[in-house]
Amino acid sequence: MNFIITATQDAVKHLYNQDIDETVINLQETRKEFEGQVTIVVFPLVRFSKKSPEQTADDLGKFLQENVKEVEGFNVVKGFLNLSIAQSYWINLFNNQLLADDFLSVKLNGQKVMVEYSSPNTNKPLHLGHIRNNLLGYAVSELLKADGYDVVKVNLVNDRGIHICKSMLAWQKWGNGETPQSTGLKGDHLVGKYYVVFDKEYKKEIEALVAAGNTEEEAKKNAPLIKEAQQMLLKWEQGDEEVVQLWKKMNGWVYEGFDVTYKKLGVDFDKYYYESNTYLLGKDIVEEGLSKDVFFKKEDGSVWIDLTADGLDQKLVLRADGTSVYITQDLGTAQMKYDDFHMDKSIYVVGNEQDYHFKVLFLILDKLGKSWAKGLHHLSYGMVDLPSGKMKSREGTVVDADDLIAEMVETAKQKTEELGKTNDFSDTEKETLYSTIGLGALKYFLLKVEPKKRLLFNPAESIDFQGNTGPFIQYTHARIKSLLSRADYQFSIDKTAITQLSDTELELIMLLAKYPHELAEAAKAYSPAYMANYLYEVAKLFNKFYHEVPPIIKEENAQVKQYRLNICKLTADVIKRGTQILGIEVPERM
RNA sequence: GCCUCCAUAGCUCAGCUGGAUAGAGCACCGGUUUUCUAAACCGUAGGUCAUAGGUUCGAAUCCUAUUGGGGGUACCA
Repeated sequence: MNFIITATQDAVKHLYNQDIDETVINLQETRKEFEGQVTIVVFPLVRFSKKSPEQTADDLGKFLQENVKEVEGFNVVKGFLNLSIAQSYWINLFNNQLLADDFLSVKLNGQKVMVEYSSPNTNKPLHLGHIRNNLLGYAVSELLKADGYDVVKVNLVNDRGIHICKSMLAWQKWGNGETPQSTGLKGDHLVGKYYVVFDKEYKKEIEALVAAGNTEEEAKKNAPLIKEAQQMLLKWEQGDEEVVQLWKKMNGWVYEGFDVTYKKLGVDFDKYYYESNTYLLGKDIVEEGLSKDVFFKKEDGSVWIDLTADGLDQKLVLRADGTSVYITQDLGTAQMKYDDFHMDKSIYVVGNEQDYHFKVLFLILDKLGKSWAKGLHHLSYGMVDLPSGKMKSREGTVVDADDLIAEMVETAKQKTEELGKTNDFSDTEKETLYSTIGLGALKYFLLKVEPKKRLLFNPAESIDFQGNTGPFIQYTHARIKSLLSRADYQFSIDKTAITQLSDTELELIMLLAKYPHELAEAAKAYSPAYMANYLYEVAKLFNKFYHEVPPIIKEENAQVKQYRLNICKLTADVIKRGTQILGIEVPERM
């Protein structure tokens, strides 16, 4: 719609002899209750016209109608100038741009971006919160790819630390040599089981100590189990062979388990980083900070940065005993990632509970003069809550990722069978379809919500398959594909096929035309939700069109038929491309 | 205490850089299938955009305060 902006500038120049910046021209879609497709909000222009809004709108409308061939008519409602754009304009747009080969193709922008997501702990299986993280990270990566970036997806695995030792210790004590093979349990679930065992036994010890007259705090600190776990961590750090072997074995189980879940979710990574390799990093950055006087050392030897001038606090960056804290590693890891890839931007997909941490991390790197620090971004997302509140592993209120996926697939199966649509499918086809639909429902449910908003999941009521849902969008795609196949559709454009569009056709073409803009906005905002909501609008409007128009296959005018099939085809392409970005598959039939 | 995020229909959510009478889905009520897939379509009903001020021609949107909720807060990650 750039030609409207330019023409409006011309109009203001001609009518009022003023040069205006294009930013003061406020274009929007005309609301449905009025005539026209494009609306100019004239309020910002009255200071140039020195006339009433209505008069200004009228002046502009007349000028545009006379001087811009696409403007066929106009009407003025208060300060809004509604323009009627010629049908031929929209028809040409459809034929020449929307149906062109490159409409949905990627235009590379030459920039590289890293997206870090997933980043699990290896002491327990993934839960619903991790699913949100994974889907978000994957979708944002694909979104950025589609927007022209060279994307590197990385997974920084938290594979060491006291929590890992807890599982290891419990397995050693009470595991009786259980393995995934011997128990039939998925590796991550087996390890998670012993994490829970540890917690149970640890609590017993605490209770006993409290009963013996200790304070709770003392009990927590002095319970033999926790001491033993700490001892184990120390041994691990010293490279004790037995501990390291156990650690490797159990982590191996976990990775096998994670791989299965990742595969089901359809997420992937270009590179894995492991904290066991990175946890010692960052000390040289601390040195660098000291030499640059960005950090300072206290008497006890601990190293700090004073961020009070930036409205934050003093922050510890190295313990008095010289060991790292969380942020020390992250400083080092950030440097390592940059050295590895020299990316222009780096996105951390991490929950909003760590907002403060990343604010500090980025600020420190900036103060250290890292040129790449301004390219860092924390994609902060809200927690997934249950009606009872936060998910807590210890209270057993965690929604397990594998269980949930299995439930979704099962529900998809039930619903599909109720509808009796897959009677002629082979068993393999059925299995694939149920998985596609179940995961589609789950993924859309999680991705349609703005990342930063917290998300409520009620296990008691299953995720919908009707209305604003993944299956609805999938259904729309399948419906179109079925139609095209029945019609023996072949792509071709006849530019003279039609001269008039129905209201809904026009609306649909306008909506489809917005795809590149929606994509760019979604990428800019790192928000798959933009794309999800857009695709829903497309599907919804298509179904309206489908109902309004008489059966296309039976259309006798071959030109009109071809043109309508082209609309269908484009809609299917947009849905397919958009859902692909979200990591949602769309079936050919359902 | 301090910092930060959030609050829109009974429920779950949209609402793009401030623009016209705030939109969807679910649930509820009613209608549509001898015509290309009814996981669809059409319609009814449902709102003090947490509250109070302010800025503006114009505020759900920006600013301030208050209330309610989430998260963080100096040697956990």
